[in-house]
Amino acid sequence: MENESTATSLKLFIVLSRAYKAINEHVNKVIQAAGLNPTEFAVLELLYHKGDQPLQQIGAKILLASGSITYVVDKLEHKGLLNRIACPKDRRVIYAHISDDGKKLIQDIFPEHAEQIDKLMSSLTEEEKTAAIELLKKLGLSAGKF
Amino acid sequence: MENESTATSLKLFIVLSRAYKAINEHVNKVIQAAGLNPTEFAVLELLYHKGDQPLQQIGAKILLASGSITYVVDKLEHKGLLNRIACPKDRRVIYAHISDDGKKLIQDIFPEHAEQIDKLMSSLTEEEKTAAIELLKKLGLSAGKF
DNA sequence: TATAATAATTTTGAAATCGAGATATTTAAA
DNA sequence: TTTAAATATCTCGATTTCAAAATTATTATA
Repeated sequence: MENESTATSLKLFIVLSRAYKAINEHVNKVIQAAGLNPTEFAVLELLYHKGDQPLQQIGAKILLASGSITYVVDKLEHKGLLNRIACPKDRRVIYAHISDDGKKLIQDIFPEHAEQIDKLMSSLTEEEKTAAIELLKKLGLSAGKF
Repeated sequence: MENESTATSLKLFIVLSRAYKAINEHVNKVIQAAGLNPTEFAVLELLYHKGDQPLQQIGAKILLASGSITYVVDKLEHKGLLNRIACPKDRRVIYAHISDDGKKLIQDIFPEHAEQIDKLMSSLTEEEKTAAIELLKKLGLSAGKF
């Protein structure tokens, strides 16, 4: 442990990991109870809230390797929750488009999902949450650049 | 989205997830460059810093299923980085004990590991890190209780 | 226009993880 | 003491993920 900064950073890393894992453990239960795994939910929710996305963009946004995207999108397509749509401008590109069933599923799950997250965060005041958001945003953005 | 609190909580969840993943991605590279995967590192580091542990305790501490513990400990044992030691008091229990080679490896990796985490956190001031630690500690503890 | 470099997706094989069940041991209860 | 319940580890099969290579399409360059 070379210096003070390193010690603080290590501690931050530990509490960040613990908080993430503790929260995620609970969040995943709600999602899995709906018959999706966390990755499938992340993809569907992205499409629901942000509209059609090229597969590659999905991978970039939820941090998943290209091969895994193919796998997850296949599964969601087989379940009838999304469709692949060829891009007319660039034939390398394939868009994922959420289906009506997919929309219904997200509409079913999302309120409970949001409510649970709010419950899990309820130990912080609004001001503390806002402060945490700013700090973590800065951290995530700069860490992403290395 | 029912209310203001929920919206803030969802945003916090998102930035928390992204920060965690962005940081972890880099941290894992250092570990993998040393020939370990993140779980193997977590086990060895636990043994290094906290001493011998029953396999079951390892699983509890790094949140891994029993079947996975067997798998990871097997790998570390084959690499000569730890040994299984039978508990004389309770013949169901097996301790994992870090070997001299395992100690050497952690001593090799840990400084760089710590330095990299410090670098990844360098966009925050010491005060900001301390603030983030407090907020995340509170969050992780309360989320763990649900 | 060819050719090469870049880009998006898919394929493939290997690794990591989980959950359920199997085995062995210990503890508690009848 | 015998039985039942609980505990620790391991085995097995299935799922999820990644990394590298393959395929197809586009863009830039000679």
